[in-house]
Amino acid sequence: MGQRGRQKGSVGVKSKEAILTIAAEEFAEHGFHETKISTIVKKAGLTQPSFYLYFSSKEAIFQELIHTFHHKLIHLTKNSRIEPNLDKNILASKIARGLISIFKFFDDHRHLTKIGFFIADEAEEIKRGMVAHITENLLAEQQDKYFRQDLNMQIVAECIIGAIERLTITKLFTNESTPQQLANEIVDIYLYGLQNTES
Amino acid sequence: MGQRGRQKGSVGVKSKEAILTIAAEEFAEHGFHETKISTIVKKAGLTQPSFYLYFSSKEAIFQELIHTFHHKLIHLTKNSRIEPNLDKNILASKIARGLISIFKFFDDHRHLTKIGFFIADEAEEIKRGMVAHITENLLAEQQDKYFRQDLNMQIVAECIIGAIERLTITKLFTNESTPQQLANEIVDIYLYGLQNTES
DNA sequence: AAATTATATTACTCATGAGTATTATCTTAC
DNA sequence: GTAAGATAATACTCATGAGTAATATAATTT
Repeated sequence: MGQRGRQKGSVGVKSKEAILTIAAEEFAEHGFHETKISTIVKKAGLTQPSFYLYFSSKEAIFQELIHTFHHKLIHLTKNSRIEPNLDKNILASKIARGLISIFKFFDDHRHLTKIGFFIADEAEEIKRGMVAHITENLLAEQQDKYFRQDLNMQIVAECIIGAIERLTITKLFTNESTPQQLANEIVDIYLYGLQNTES
Repeated sequence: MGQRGRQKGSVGVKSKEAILTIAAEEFAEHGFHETKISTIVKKAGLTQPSFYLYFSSKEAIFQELIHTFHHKLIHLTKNSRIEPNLDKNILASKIARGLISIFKFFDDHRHLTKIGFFIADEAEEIKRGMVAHITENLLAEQQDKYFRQDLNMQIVAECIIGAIERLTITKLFTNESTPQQLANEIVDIYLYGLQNTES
């Protein structure tokens, strides 16, 4: 701690990772402008110039965090490919699985999620990507007659993303609900609607 | 323009209003930190110290804008009281009317909405208030058996707010949809769900 | 018409926080 | 054991932008 010079092993990598982790925390909690490099390095047990050994600027590390989030997210949606589907019950659980994986991902990367999904200027673009992806899936199911023909699936996708957003902040990050619970509630609401069908 | 001294009539009020209008624009477009007092006063045809004749600080004018938004919003929801309801068709159109008034309000106050609903730290609290209000209404309808008994209405309310949020940004503020269209789509989706009932 | 008040300006201060120049020290390779 | 490279510190610079002190001038009041 506070020692000058080269340490045993790959200390550089560790310092860089420490900075990244702490920066994610700080940006997530305080936003870009109210996060100070000086605070980050202090928490990492370093001094200001060391920061610039690993990142060229405050903007750069912020971008790196956003990129990490976006990259992981794209990887997630890439892997959730659409199996040709069977009957309605399976469709529901298939959709639930997709939602669970999203909520789990957000839960496992709370800081990155806050940054990339709520703080970054790029958040809108990232969400646009997710909306496009969800829209595609919904359109496929719609063409297979699983969904009503008269719905604008892009709007539905926006609503779902909105719901995910809101529930992530108010239920997931407050530990009030699990990914499973949230996914099931969303499926239930969107698939069957609010209307009471008995009576 | 650029004239010193007192002008004819109540110039002070006009200057203050000009500053408020321009500040709303700037904050909405660039956020708090990237908005500069110097830019605001320049656009208002004034110089920096004049700003401090009307507002005690940058924080203060920002808060004033948030408060204006919040106040107007509360006024809006106060006035949308729940008439004892009739049958299902009327229920749908009643909900639609409520949503229309929200979207119209957002549309009429785009800058304030961006600030109070998306930029301010207080945005979460403001949304919490709306969620509470919507939850109340939904619970009443649920007790009257218009809605399914097995739904958690707070979660439904969060989903609806999420949908409103998202559609406001992507459809309303881009002029792709009208308040009426958005309200109807939301009612349609949430009331009846995605599921294809014929087949 | 003199005093007062409102409104505005010019010309600053001052804190903050990002980023840098220079130097020191530890490890590893030869 | 010495040179080289990596990792760190001390001690700065420098731009920016919020906020202020002092002053000027037009309209209003007395």
